[in-house]
Amino acid sequence: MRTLIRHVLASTTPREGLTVQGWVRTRRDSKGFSFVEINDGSCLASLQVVVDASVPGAGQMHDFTTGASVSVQGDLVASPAAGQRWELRARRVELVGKADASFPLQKKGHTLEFLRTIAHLRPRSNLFGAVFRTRSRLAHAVHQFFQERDFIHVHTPIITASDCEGAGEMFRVTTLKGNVDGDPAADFFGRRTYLTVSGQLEAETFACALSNVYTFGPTFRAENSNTARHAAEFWMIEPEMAFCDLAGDMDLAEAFVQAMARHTLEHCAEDLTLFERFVDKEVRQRLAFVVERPFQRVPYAEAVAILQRSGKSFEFPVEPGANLQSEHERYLTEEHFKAPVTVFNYPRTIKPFYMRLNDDGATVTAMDVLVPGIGEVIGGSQREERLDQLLDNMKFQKLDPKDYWWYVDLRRYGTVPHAGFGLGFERLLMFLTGVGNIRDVIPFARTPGNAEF
RNA sequence: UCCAGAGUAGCUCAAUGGUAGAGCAGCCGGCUGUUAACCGGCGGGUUAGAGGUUCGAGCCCUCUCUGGAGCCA
Repeated sequence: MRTLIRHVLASTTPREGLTVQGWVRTRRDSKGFSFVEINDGSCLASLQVVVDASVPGAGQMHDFTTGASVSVQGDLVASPAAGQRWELRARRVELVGKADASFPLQKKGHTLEFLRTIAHLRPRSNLFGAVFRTRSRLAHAVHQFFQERDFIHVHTPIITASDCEGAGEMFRVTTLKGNVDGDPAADFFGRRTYLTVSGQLEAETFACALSNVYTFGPTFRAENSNTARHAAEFWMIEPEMAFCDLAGDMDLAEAFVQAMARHTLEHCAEDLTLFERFVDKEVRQRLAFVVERPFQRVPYAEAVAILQRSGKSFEFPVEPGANLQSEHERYLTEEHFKAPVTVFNYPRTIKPFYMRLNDDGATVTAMDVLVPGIGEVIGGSQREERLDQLLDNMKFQKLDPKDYWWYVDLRRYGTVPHAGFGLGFERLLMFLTGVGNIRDVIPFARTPGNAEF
């Protein structure tokens, strides 16, 4: 019966007759015996196995090269040398699968760019093992956060006919051959369809029935953006709350960011040591910053005034009425407030139709949560629940209410104030791990010109 | 679409315009406790591709290709 290395290393007493299976990270030979480091991905640390030349299977030691898969039976004993608490004294070793000299991963450091070209093997590296263990734990933490608060998980559709806010360029989904711009009525769904860019509108319909809901699923953007923060396929988290206003929305968003930072500190501690050493020396400090410092809230107009008074020369000028650039966002959180910041009440002109118009007629109940190092991690709003005003907003944005008839219906039948937000899971992971490129926090990145694997 | 830097051994990188090198990996040998082990030896190259300048180009020039960064949601 196999024991995972994370459980082996957590032992408090010596143990006899353990079976460990994994991949060789490195081997050090001495006369008469070898040290073999085995990693099975269950934790960052590898297990040191001591193999005497006389044990069954040791004749194959020559092929216990980096990358080979092996199975080892032996006894766990306290290690007599410094460097590790436990080691496995092998009684029998078995080579399961060889890895010849062409195995590309080595004991020395590799560039992230090179590792992307071997995305099928990079999970066997320390960094990517840590990244994807953390990704898994954080995905669980997202569900835990909402489930504990009585939110209901909704699986919103991946194929959709609505383009939500015109959030971005969309991928077409079609079975039309030859002429994809032909008669939409002849297509599979009898109309033009796309991969979703957001589940928000559908989530709103469920919030207007189940009260508090959230989505957590893949979304797609067909934009030709080649940056460290954009991918064509990414995972988005979108809670939506009925009988909730902007203040309640900000409460939830801030609690969420803090909970994710705290979860990382508490449950990904070993992997975090790696991120701290090799990726971003300040990552732990940044997480503590978010956990410990109270969030500051500031209206958009005041944020602009602060930026204008700052005396700082930004690459992009601060223009009232325009979106904040990420350098502006970072100034607010890193230098001015020295705390996580929530900016709210943005100009109507730069925000989508579904956001609730404020009494001033010029701003909407939008909010962005800003954190150090990244800038915006969350964007959300209270939604426009008044039928007349929603129709007016759509007119303002030149949208046809007929295309959104079911969304408009929500305001016709038992409308309620409601609010929600969205955040990209990968952007959150970048913030929590310090990893600087979105391609390195998703198993197989989809970016323009790249869909290998 | 625009700007900057880069491409040399399987990997990470060197090399004033003058004989292409090191470490790791691989192969062979040594070492009784190693820690990305160490010591000795061996093999490994169309310097991304094409063209040009030069007595001579990895290095200078032109084009092409690839990747990264920024802008853009």
